[in-house]
Amino acid sequence: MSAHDHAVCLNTALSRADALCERRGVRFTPIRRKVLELIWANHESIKAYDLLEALKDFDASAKPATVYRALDFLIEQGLVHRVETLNAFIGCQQPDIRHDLLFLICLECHTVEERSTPHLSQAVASELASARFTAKAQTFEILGRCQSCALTGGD
Amino acid sequence: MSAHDHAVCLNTALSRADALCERRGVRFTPIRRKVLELIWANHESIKAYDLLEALKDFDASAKPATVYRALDFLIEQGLVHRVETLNAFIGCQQPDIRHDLLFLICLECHTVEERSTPHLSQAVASELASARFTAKAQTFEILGRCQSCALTGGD
DNA sequence: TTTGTTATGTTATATTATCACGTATTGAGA
DNA sequence: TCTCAATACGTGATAATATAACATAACAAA
Repeated sequence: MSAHDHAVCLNTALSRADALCERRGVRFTPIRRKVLELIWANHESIKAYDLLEALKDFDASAKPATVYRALDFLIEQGLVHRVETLNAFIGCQQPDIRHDLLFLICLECHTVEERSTPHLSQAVASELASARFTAKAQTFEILGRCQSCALTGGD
Repeated sequence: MSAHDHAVCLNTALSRADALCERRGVRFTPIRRKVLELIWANHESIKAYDLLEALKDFDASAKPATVYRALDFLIEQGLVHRVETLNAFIGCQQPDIRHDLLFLICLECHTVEERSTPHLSQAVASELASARFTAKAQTFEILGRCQSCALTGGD
C-alpha cells in the first residue's frame, strides 16, 4: 500500500460503521468498535490472538471469546472479512456494497487488497449456473507479491 | 454426486498417483499411499484428525505429524487439495493439469466438486495484471447447495 | 558397505476456536 | 418508572487444528 494518511482510512471505516449499525438498529458496543478500530490499524490482516493482545490494553479482562464474539458480529454486519488462507481478519473497504470480492494477499508486506470485478462475478455466476449450484458464501483469495514489494524488494 | 462405481474413481486416482510419483522420481511410500486412499474413500472432503483416526487402523502408531507430513507431500505433488474454508482435504481429480480451480462445496452432502473454467482464469488473470500482482497460490471456494441436494432435499 | 538424504517415530506444545453457564446491560412495553 | 425478555459480556474449561524438535530408520547412490 502506498504512502497515505491512514487516519483517514481509519476514521472513514469507523464512521461508516457507526452509520451502518445505527441504520440497521444493531448495537455497536465499545468492544465491537474497539476491535474494528484495531483491525483497521493498518491494511494488513490480523490474527484473532494478536487482536486479543491488543484488545487487552483497552480491556484487561478480554478473553478469546471476547474477540471471537466481536469478530462474529463484525463479519455478520459485513464490516470485516475473514481471510481463510491466513486464518486472519481484515476490515472491509466497501461494507455497503454486496459483491464477489477477490483478495490479493501480499506474502511480503502482508497487505490485503480487496477488489471486485464484474468479469470475475460473471465467470463465477456462469459456472454456478452450469453446475446448478446455489451459493451461500464465497472465498476468492490469491497469495503472492504486490506491486510495491515487487518494485522495492529483492528476490 | 450421482450414483457411480466409486471403486473406479479410487483405482484411477491411485494408479495415476503411482504413475505420477514414478515419473517424478518421488517416493510414494505406504503411508502416503494409504492417506491418499483414505482421502479418496468418497467425494467428500476429510479433516486431518478424521484421517488420523482412519489411518490408525492401518498403522496404530500414527500421530498428527504422520498425517500432516503425508498431506504436505500429497499437496506438494498436486494429488490433494486443501479446502481452506473447511480446514479439510480432498483428492485432486486432474493432478496432471495445472489450472485455476473452483471448488463447489455442498454444505448438505459435503461433496466437493472441482471445476476449471477459462472464463474464471481469464477474469483472474486480468485482475492480477491490472493490480500488478504476482500470484503464488490461489483459493477459489464456494459454499452452498449442490444440484442433487436441491432436488432431493427439503430446505 | 559407507554415507548423505529423505522419511518416519515420538513427545511436546503452539495456534485457532468453541462451549457452557452465569451475570450484566439494554431497550421495549406495561 | 418498572419489568421482562433479549442480547451482550465475563470467565473457565476444553476442543480442534497444526507444528516443532529431535531421535531413529529406510533408502539409494557412490
